[in-house]
Amino acid sequence: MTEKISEAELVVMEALWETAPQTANDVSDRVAADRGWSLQTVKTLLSRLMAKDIIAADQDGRRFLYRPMVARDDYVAGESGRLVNRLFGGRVSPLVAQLAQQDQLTADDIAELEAILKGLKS
Amino acid sequence: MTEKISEAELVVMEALWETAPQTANDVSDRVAADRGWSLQTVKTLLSRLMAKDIIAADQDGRRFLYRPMVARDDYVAGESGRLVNRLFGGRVSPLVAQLAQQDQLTADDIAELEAILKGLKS
DNA sequence: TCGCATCGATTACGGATGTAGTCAATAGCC
DNA sequence: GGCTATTGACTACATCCGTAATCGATGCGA
Repeated sequence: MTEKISEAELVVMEALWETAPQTANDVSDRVAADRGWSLQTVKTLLSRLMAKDIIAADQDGRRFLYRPMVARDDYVAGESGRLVNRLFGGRVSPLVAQLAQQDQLTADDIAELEAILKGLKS
Repeated sequence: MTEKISEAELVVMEALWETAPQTANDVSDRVAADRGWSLQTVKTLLSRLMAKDIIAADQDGRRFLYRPMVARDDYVAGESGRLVNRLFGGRVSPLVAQLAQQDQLTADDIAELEAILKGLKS
């Protein structure tokens, strides 16, 4: 059971999932655009992620190269499962029904869902 | 934009969504089973939910009857949408693909999903 | 070799959260 | 009419989170 990733930490994780390994500066630059965080803030987040064993760092000269220890897919799987359990009693179809009602389903989504279902039935 | 409902607050909300209105004692009894919280804890959570305008209370003699101001469906819709946006770039099908891969899809789910899709295409 | 720039580590601090104790009012019992 | 139990309000306090400043080590240019 990996520890919880906070909202701000997740932003850092997305940067690391996109490219790894990266230095603190790399991450900061990548993230600064949207969030306007200082370099220090990003470093703190990296430290916290290290403390939670969600990322690791390899020394490279006198700085560190950070890389994820948790795959994005695994994280996403955990979060999705948690949501489905918390709000839909573990059932997936009500979730989709919910999203369908919100018009969050694009035509592409519908086509892909059909493909997924077809695959499952085989 | 309703304010954020914390994990502990959500437990109280579930009790209120199930039955409303209820007194603080009712909620506490209902919730005590799983969580073992003291009555005071539940009251604090009720206060915070009141402060966030997520529930309301009507005086009944010298106590209050609490009731939700936010429908469970609305909350669930918000959370689902948020998850899909945060983790799947707003696309629903990757979410379902993800859950399918985790074997979170029951046969019933699959049948229901097909029904939902059929409804959408009409 | 000496100062400066750079890097990670440590510390800070306000707000949210989880959990609960205490207080003041009040209503009912004796 | 005074005591006690109940109820909501207020207060407490440790932890986590978001955001950042500061510190100490170290490598590099002058």
